[in-house]
Amino acid sequence: MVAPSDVCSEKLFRPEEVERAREMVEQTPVDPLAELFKVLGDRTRTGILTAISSGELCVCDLAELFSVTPGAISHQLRLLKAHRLVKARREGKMVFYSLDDDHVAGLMSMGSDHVKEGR
Amino acid sequence: MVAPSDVCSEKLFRPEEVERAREMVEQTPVDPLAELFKVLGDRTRTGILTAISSGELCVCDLAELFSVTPGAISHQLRLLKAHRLVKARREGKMVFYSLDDDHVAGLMSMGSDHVKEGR
DNA sequence: GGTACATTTGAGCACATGTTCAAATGATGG
DNA sequence: CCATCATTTGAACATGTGCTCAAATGTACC
Repeated sequence: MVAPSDVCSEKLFRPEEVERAREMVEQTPVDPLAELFKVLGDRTRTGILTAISSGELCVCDLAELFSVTPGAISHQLRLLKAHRLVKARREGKMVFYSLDDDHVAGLMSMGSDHVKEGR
Repeated sequence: MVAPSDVCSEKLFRPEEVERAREMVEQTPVDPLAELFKVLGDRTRTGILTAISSGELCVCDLAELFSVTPGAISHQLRLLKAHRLVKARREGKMVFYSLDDDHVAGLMSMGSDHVKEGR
């Protein structure tokens, strides 16, 4: 809990720019956006999205692929699904997951461009 | 440490699809990608990027804007800078930060579309 | 040099997060 | 109904993470 209304000395504080920025922040879904990126910000989840980008896979395929337990995969898939990044299709005992949204591939692709650009 | 080479029963294991997925994963910078998204996945950092998207701001402006200490902002800016998301410009005692890369705005925008699409 | 102020850095701490294991649920086929 | 297998769910735990505070660094101006 802080109320830093005097972080800078008053002379150097520029209210106009800060106010403009504040409006920018207010009309942007900052929290949901951070939530979304947080979901994407895990190697297992990024790996899952990459893996199923070329076709659906079931939970145990993914567990095998990333050397973790089915439980771990299931936990992550639940998160991904809650954020509408993947969708499930049941076939008998198995459940197949695939990408849910075109934005996902776009985000991954744009992110890849950024990290590759840094050499 | 797990070696789950037998997560599924052998009959239901489909080597071709998994192998295809594995190649997909291998030729994708999964870890750096996850790192990038992890950096974006925090409300303060997403807020900073949004705030400076309309023009540079100094550390104490940002601290004021988000009601945290300059120290906290500085820590986050260091992270953002390490991932080439922001760049710094010194002017006297103050340091102004602005977006470093066009990809950043693109990612934010695409992410916004996704979260807004969910109603 | 010395003071003032903005920023950075480091230590410490409260809290979130990803994993595993084990138990529960769902579905198929005797 | 019972057995089997895939998945899901819950509890527990080790590890990360983001914040604050305090000290250090950098810059300007006297």
